[in-house]
Amino acid sequence: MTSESNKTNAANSTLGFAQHDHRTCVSGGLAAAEARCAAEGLRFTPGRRKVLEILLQDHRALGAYTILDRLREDGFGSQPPVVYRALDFLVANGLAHKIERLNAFIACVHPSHSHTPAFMICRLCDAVAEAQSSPARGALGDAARATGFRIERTVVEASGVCPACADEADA
Amino acid sequence: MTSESNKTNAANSTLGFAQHDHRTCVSGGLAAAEARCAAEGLRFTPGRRKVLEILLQDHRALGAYTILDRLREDGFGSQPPVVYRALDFLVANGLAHKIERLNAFIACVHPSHSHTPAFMICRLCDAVAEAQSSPARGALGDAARATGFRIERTVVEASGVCPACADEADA
DNA sequence: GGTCTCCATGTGATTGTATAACATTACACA
DNA sequence: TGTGTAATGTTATACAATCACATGGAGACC
Repeated sequence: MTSESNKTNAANSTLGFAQHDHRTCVSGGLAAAEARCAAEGLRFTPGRRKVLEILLQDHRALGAYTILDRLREDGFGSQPPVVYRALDFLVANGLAHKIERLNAFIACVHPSHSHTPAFMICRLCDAVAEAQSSPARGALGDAARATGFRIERTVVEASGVCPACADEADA
Repeated sequence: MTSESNKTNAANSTLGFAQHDHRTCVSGGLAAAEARCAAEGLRFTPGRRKVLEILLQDHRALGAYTILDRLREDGFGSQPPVVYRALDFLVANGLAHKIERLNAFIACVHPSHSHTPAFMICRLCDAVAEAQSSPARGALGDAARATGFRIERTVVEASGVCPACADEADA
């Protein structure tokens, strides 16, 4: 349970638009989160764990109230603060991300190291893929330095059409 | 009214964190919008004009219901669809932008030419400055090409601390 | 001029997203 | 075992966005 085999997956680069072994995905994500929290003295409580599990099940951004419905089914609290507090925790600790454009949340693909994520969002099927970005290096960074703005966090989200939907449209 | 003098302004680069002649800002913005709509056969109706005027008055992102309150004061309709319809028009035609991170709206700084805006948002005073970006040129663009994702629109928003608030914090 | 159509607006209701505020409980640690 | 802090339960409400349907007005076309 401490290490999963990586030999079969063909989708480790920008996962999200590609097929992959999903059982591994969920269990591995939970294990990684658990290890991370243990290492940093964070409390990975049942509610937080359950929300992360729900997010890992889809590789898709879920609205807070969708998550809340599933929590309710599993006997967790059913009031909005329950899910928002868990999501705040996951986002603050890099285990999940908020997709601002969708007002929705998604599990982080590589929670092991800190990073500045960028997202590609399909407007047709709502699939979301995570990529890397370093926006502070480009024109935005120049503008920030020029004006004296101190960047703490950046949101980079591209919307468009994913390969699968583009194929369908052609057909 | 057809052309304004530009000789006095010292803040034309990344306006928003800098002082500038504000009367010119509002009237100029409205005039530019009017010209633009006339050129493209769009109807710059009183409601749409008023919403843009409200946005131009602050250089700050305003929530839809804040705008709605001001519309109400001026005798316009007071139901949500009124403001959302006007905002949809302004955003669709590049006269305003939505700040996804704040669920709020701001007038475009240079509506004359089409562009991919990036924003710097101060988390202390909520001031917003518009800058340029070309995210498709960097790591995000590479990822999109690699996966076959077709980018149609990008959101780039940096949050942090503006120069004025940084100075205050030091004092 | 009539009338048809498209686009914009008026209005009420509803749904979705997020937080405030406060009471209570569980846990870590001295 | 006591004490402070973090997490949870719960009610209510604020804020954001859309639906659905009725009304009105400007231009196109005959």
